[in-house]
Amino acid sequence: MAEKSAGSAANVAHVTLTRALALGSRQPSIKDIARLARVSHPTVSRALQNSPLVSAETAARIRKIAEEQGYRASAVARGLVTRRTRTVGLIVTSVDDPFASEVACGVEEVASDRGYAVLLANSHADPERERRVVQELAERRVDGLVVTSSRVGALYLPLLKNLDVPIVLVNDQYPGEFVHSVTIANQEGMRAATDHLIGLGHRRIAYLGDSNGYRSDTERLAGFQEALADAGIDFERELAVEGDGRPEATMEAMNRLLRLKRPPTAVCCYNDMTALSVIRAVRAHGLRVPADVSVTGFDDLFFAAYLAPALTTVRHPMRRMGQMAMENLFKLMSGQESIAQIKVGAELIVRESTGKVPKRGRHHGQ
Amino acid sequence: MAEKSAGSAANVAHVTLTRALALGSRQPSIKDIARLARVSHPTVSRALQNSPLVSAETAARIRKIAEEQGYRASAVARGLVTRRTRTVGLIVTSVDDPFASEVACGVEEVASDRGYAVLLANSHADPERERRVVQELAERRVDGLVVTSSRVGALYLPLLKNLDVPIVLVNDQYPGEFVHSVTIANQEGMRAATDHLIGLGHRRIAYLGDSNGYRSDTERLAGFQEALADAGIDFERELAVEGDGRPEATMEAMNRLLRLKRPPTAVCCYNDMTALSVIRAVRAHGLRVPADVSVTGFDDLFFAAYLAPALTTVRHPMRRMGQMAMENLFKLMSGQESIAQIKVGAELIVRESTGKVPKRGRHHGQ
DNA sequence: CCCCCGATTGCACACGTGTACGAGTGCAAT
DNA sequence: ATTGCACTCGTACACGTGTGCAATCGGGGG
Repeated sequence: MAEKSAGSAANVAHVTLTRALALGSRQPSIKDIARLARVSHPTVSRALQNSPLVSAETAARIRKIAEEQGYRASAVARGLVTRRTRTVGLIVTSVDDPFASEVACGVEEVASDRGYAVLLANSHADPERERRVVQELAERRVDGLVVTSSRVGALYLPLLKNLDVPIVLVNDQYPGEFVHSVTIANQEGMRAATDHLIGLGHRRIAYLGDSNGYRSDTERLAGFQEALADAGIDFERELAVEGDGRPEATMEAMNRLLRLKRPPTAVCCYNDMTALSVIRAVRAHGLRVPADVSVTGFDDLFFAAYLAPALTTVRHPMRRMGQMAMENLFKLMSGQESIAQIKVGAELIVRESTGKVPKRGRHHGQ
Repeated sequence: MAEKSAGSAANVAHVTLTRALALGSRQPSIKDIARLARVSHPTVSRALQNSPLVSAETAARIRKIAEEQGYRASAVARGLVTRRTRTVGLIVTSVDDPFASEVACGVEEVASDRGYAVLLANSHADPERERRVVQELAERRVDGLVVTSSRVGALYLPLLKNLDVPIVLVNDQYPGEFVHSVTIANQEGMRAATDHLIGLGHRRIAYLGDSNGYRSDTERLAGFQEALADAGIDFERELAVEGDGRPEATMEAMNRLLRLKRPPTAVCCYNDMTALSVIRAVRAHGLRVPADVSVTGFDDLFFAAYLAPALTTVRHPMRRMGQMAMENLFKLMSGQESIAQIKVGAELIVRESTGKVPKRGRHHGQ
């Protein structure tokens, strides 16, 4: 007797995964457990939910049998009757994008903490595909939706009314406001970066945007212009160019800037990925960062601190924003009204990619 | 009549998302559609599945009404009866890990192409948590499972028999073989990197491993040792150290190497993230890469090419491996037997972080 | 002794869909 | 005229779970 229990205790690690089923070959259903415990299946259901309506001994017995059989209630059957799947959809542009994956991590974190699962889908920044993906998630009856960098944005409004699936947007790119969103202070952040450059003596500062970032690009450019205006520097149209997200396009845009008669001494990039390509283009021209050209990023992706020179950038608390989005979504799903739009602050992180303006006439400038 | 259709055509973009429901406020069920079409609900079911058992006209009428009502069949109800959810579980260490997110991207890609959804879960490289997460996914009745960098590995075997959920492991870290896995040629890859350094004249080469990468770390170390042996270089125990995944631990390990009486002139890192910290530590000592110390990585994460100096590393086709894992999983799910273990080749990418061995006595060496 | 009440438990249903089977047509073959 | 078949469609289930309600039991108060 004593040896027997000792023996099974030794197997405990295995047991968690094995638990041979004495019935058929398929997974046991609640009725199988009920039969083994000689009770009705509702009693099993209640016992497993710690309902007070079932006696302690019966509950213990049922739980023991369920454990032995490795029984796990089917979430799909439960979802059918409760009309809640305890699942949320998460739409990102692409999981391998460092920005998106950080947000995803925050979302998964708090969802998982509350027993929710996350259905992942990529939109690839394609409005058409984003719409399709939303439909597929709706078909799977997710309880809520988090969408990062949405290109559809306000178009969700009607869907919201009919499907009544709460939606929270992170870093919404659609012009105009959506009901629930978590965004960063784009304008203020870029303004801080620009101010920093101006403080270092730069006067010819370029802005290298991204046509993919509809709204945030617009806002960041606005912050850039605001800083120039307040410093009494004229905004020169030729110094504001943009890429389309692809490294080649960004490098080409930067090349155009460097070939200008009077090239900029500093460039504010739409984000860190842009800055990566910009630095590359600068070096391809035989110039140094920051000695010849200062560069700022935006987002503070994990590798920004590891670059040489380490990137001066604006911190975008992506993971935290993912958490906030999910927390907000939970409030919406539980019916309570919550803050509609959350705007988080952007913090300038000064590192090594920015420096004082070079003595004039360094390169092909006059 | 003509104007009417023209009007609705103009709204087509909106229509996709709106489709007001003329019934209650909840989503329409198949019965609602059946009532509107004056048929039985099985007929609706068949019509929407393009079954030949329903006449073309009836099917068209039903589809039109379903479309108008914005009807989407509930995947959960369907899953209950068909016993297939068209959903796979994906367990990664952490989505914000560049390695994992690349794999995830590959998995999502092919799953999505075939109409499958992906349930995402983080294991945080914790065996206990990994087990819990597997149970939760099983509860949700996923049709299959992809696990990256598993710490449980072969322990899935019993689960496999009972739950009959096909499992494919990517970059399995558990010692010993698992049934279905996709792994990289760790030993050959690291051997190529080491050979490259030896070819550059290096003799004192260190290996900086990672205690988290149980199996791959062992295999890569083996490749390292093999290269040394074949070149007639003694393997010195003091030159093989390891971190635990945290940047601080890696930097500390590298510091120990640099404080050695005869420090290494080159170091093979377990992976790119390790190399990042190593380079940082080297610079903190006032030394340069590769002039004073050559560094190699492993994985070829996207930023490797952007570092200064660009990182010499071993290409790990992570996205492709994710695709392969998912393709293999599809075969398993459809019942066909497939290749058990897939081993992909590793390709050395020579960039700028490795160079010829420095003239002796450069720094505190003798 | 009867009635009522609290504590347990079972019964019957519902959730929304897919599918085997039978029923009802219309038409051609016998 | 009857039979058989191809074609459509509806009926009756089943999937596995949760929950309102009735039923049963035991006990205490009147």
